[in-house]
Amino acid sequence: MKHADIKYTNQRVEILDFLGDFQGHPTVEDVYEGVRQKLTRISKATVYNNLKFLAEKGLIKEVNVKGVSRFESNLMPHHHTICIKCGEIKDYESEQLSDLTMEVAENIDDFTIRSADVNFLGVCKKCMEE
Amino acid sequence: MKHADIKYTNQRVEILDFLGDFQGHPTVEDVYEGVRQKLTRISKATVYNNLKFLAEKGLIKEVNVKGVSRFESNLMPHHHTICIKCGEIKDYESEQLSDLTMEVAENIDDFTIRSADVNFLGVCKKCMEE
DNA sequence: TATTAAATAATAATTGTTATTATTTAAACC
DNA sequence: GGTTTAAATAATAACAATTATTATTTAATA
Ligand SMILES: [Mn+2]
Ligand SMILES: [Mn+2]
Ligand SMILES: [Zn+2]
Ligand SMILES: [Zn+2]
Repeated sequence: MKHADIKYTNQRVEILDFLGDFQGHPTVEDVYEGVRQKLTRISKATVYNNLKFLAEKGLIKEVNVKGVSRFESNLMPHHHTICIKCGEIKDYESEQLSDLTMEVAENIDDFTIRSADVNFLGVCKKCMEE
Repeated sequence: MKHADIKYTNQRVEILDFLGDFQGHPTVEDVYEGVRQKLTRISKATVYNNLKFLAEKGLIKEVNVKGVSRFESNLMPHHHTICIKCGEIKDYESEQLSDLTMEVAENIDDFTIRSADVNFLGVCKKCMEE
């Protein structure tokens, strides 16, 4: 799914590669630190700019956890569980819910849908045991 | 639905009153400015503390839009449409979706559910016309 | 090759939020 | 009722994430 209208700079390629390898939902800082291993001179502003850019182009997804942005390259429809104690975020899949969400989304009046996010907020197992 | 185990200080009452009157989803700043009309000497820290406190107690709901906290006293199950251009947030109701979301939420393993948020991101009518 | 626009790096500025501390208020106890 | 104690508040400092600015570099275009 390579878009023709996008300029694949070194920085963007490294960011996409990093997100492809990463298991989870890294913050901007995570991406910056990771990409820096290969592009030692990359600026954090470039990471911010390109994460936003790539998200706008639909190549990656942004998910906000407790006020901070996280990213992923997994574009398959899925949901998230987010621990309100430790901030842990995990994927959760329910095809039925994805389907209904999309269906509802497409029928909202006076609104051009871009995406529909379902977040389950609660306390993870580990935090519960404490 | 007045909780007995909560101390209803002037500040808390004013915050709750403000949220009850307000049509929409005010930010902390909005609440601060609003409540200040009556309690001119209230501190912004108190607004922060009490909004968090009241949300934890379940008397109000917090909803995060583009990384900033917003609040509402509408506790009925509902969803939100959020404009990615201007940030406008509006309520949207689908009983079917609320029901399925709750059902799915209750069956997530190793996770103590607190709430399930559905956010529709897109472009509102006004922003679309520009 | 010269011109132009886009992208990047470095860093300053801003914003939303949290932490700290002194003061005030109100409940609990005698 | 007056005293003790804890909770809540006000004021403000500190912090972290993000955005804005500007000079420089890179790449596309003519
Ligand atoms: Mn995910
Ligand atoms: Mn609402
Ligand atoms: Zn946790
Ligand atoms: Zn809009």
